[in-house]
Amino acid sequence: MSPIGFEKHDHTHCIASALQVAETTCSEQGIQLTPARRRTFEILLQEHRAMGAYEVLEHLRASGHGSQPPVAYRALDFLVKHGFVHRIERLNAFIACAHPGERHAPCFLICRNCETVAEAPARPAADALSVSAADMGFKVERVAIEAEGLCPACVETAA
Amino acid sequence: MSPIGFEKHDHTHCIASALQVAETTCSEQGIQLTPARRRTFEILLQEHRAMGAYEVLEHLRASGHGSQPPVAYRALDFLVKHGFVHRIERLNAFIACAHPGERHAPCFLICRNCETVAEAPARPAADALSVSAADMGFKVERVAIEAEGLCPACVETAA
DNA sequence: GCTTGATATGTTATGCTGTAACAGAGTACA
DNA sequence: TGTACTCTGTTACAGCATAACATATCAAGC
Repeated sequence: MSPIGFEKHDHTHCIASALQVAETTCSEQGIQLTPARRRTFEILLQEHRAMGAYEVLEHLRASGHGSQPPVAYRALDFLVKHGFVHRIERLNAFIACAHPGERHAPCFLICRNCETVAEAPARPAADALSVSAADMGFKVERVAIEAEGLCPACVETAA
Repeated sequence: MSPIGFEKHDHTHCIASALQVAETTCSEQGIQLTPARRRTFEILLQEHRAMGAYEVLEHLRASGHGSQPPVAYRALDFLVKHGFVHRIERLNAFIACAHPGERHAPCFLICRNCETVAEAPARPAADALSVSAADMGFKVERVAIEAEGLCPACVETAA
């Protein structure tokens, strides 16, 4: 049981399902979900929270993969590039995508107290942004929207 | 002449004006714009671009201030906390606020080619976000919106 | 005056995050 | 068989950030 969004659930199912989607997507697009990349994705799916690259690396090492930073960074870069994993700029960390397969603009809600991260829809916000950017002549390719605050559980504790 | 937004201008005036606003704001709020903090703000205003903490530190050292990282980080933290400077998460860098004194949700347009950073209005996007966050029970305190893409000049060059 | 507390500056030392550059293994294909 | 490409692994290093401690300044209260 780990938090996703801010609700608890058993995510045994979503791990299997996300891996399935990733494999299908990769074979469709002719890209390779190699053992190292797949294992990296599994690690993030199992923990189901934002993890630093070095933390991921420890798990990779324990699984018999390389133990040097580039091993983790390359796998993470691949997963981010293809949308299976998101990078949380605010935390210099990575988290498995909560909506694999769907084309979406992600937005993250980061609790400053417990560091839990939830993924929320950002389509309206991202659209609003693209319009004003276009007015300035800027061509948007990627948008990162990250909100910091208190998650429901921590709001309650604080009160 | 340095780029602000994506247009060139002489910003001698805006340096003086921003410092003025900062001093007024600080004395109104009973907080101290000490020499080190003021100098840090000046450095960012003069360069008028996103700068890393260590780059700022070099300038501070040249001005006779401390030469160790905490000196720069403390001043930058102060300036960020009070809204005179923004932190660009994507670049691990800092930039002087383009609209000092105005209460605003900032949004940054970062050119992936020339690294120029422009500040755009993010009010609509931030508002849209707060609403969907509230639906999930999350209390937003701070929002970072950063778009990566190509600035007008680099779009033209690429074409 | 003198103490106390709050604030700010400076240092040393260290830890976390990320990448450049090179070597080798595996595969696809002409 | 050789060549090109991709992936994995390494060493070495660069860049970003903070903890912990020492010192200085200044205002409030005894």
